[in-house]
Amino acid sequence: MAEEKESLNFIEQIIEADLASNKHGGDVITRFPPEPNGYLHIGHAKSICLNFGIAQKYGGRTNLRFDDTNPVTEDTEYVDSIKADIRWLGFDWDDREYYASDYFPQLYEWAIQMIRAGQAYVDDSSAEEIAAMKGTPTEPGKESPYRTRAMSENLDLFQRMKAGEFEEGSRVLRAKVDMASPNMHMRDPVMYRIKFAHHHRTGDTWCIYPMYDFAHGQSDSMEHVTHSLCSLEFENHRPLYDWFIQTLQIYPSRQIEFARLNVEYMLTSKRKLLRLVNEGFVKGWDDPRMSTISGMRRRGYTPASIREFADRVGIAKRENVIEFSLLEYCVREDLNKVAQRVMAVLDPLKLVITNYPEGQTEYLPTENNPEDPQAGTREMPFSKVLYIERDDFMEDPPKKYFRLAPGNMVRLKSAYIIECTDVVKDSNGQVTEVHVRYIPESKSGQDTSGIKVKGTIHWVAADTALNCEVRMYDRLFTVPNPGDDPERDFTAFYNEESLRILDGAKVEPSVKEVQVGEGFQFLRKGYFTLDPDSRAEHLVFNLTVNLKDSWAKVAAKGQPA
RNA sequence: UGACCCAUGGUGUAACGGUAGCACUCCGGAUUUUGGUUCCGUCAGUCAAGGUUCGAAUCCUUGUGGGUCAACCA
Repeated sequence: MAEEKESLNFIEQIIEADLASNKHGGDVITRFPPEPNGYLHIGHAKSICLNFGIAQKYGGRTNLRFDDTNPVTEDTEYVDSIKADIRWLGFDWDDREYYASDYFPQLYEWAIQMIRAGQAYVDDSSAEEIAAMKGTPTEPGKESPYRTRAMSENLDLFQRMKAGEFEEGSRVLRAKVDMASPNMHMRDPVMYRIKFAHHHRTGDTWCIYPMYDFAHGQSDSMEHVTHSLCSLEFENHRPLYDWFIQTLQIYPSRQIEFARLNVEYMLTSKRKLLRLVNEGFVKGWDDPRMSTISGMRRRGYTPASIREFADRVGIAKRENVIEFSLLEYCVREDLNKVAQRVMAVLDPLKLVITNYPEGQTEYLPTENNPEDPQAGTREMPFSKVLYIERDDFMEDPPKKYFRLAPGNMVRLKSAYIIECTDVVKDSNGQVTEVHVRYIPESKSGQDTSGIKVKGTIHWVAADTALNCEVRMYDRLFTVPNPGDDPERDFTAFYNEESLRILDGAKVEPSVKEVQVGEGFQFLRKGYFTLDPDSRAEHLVFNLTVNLKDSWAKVAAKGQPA
């Protein structure tokens, strides 16, 4: 076998170099650090796959750590959904479920240590004053009048902040770094602020809470995270991340930034997703059109397909927008291998086989999955009156139309070849019924008719078909990057046709047994999954992704746009 | 007019001083009882200008373009 050189992304290269130099004694420890203030989305999925995937690849570990330093926005509801989503994606953190809030006592100790060392001070300025003294990216900041406060006073004040003696917003603890630094984050960043808020885990124990910059790197360090992978927007924080580690003389975790995921027609901003929910554009966080993990799960995406997607988009530092077609490719690829085939008619047209005996039913075997012989076969009831797809019949077809038409023979999948003999219309000229004759010798698997047809269509028997509702989903927006327009709000690009409900669909009786979450293919149509809204007497299916449709392209080409 | 980061086909990503490759998309063709799948093929790329070198996508300089940073958010 030819040795193929595996190509590594830049993070893997760093890790392999570290492994080679034995920098961390062979350890590879990563972490996934969500803030429990919202639901996970496709962008998080990339990060999860990266962090857990890297650790798996190099025999390391990944910690799940909730970055819960802001009690105002965080809640256990999110903790639970985040854990469920990560597990569903197929990753496990064993017993390493950590919370930044568990580190509050240590963080407090370190703050005290820094005050004693003259590296932190209590600032009585207001938020506005601090902002004003901070300067701008092009102008240096000014030092706070409280910057030179005596160490003992700082210590006393900070302890009293913790004791709840001061009002919210009246004081903060700041690191003494460099107000003239060209990096805004180094201009004496706030370490602690006062918040009289109930924390989802620590309750009312604390009324001072550390800021991200004084919690994240320290948490990494406490956990001996070797490679702390985050998105590009934290690049400017890295000098501060390193500064705290050096100042505190603690384990040197290393922050490495990569470009976050952007996908056409999908939003990955918590704020915008929240608006979609609150303003009623979608039905909830798990609406199948949402980019949330829970939405994608409900839509019928499989964990394997999302992992594959995360793998294929790659890891690099340049800004990127992934084409939606790659995501579709990944789901189809996975579902094609595993999804059971089912016949369903989404837009039914009645078909009567005039020469088939009235009242007769035969059971015709059909394969469950041609890609997987192990999947076996099932029996489809067949009788005189069937439903076929309305667009599988045309009275006056264009060239190269291989489906049913007067004078055109087609095969009914796994059944017989039929020939159109008559068309019944209503007063509007709308076709309501197609009459055909079937060729008895053309029975699937024992065809002796010698007839060759170009088209095969799917069908269901009218008397045994189940009625169902089918929700056809399309992209949520009319443009690929709805958030990028400087003039118009992203909701202006909401796709009114992102959900189309088909209420008269007919599906073969075998689906009676399917479970929510199971994915299967409606033959020639697409991949679908049962929605939790389903009831025994009213099945509801979600379109996951349609099948590729090369005929649609040909047909569109023949038609003036 | 600051700092930091980025720049390879339409999209995404490799090549680490020595033949610019892979995937998706697009477009052709073969097979097909799913106009699906599978298979084969075509088109298409190093931001620009200088420099170093026998040799530059790769190193250096400058420019251009893009991103991030002025929450007591993460």
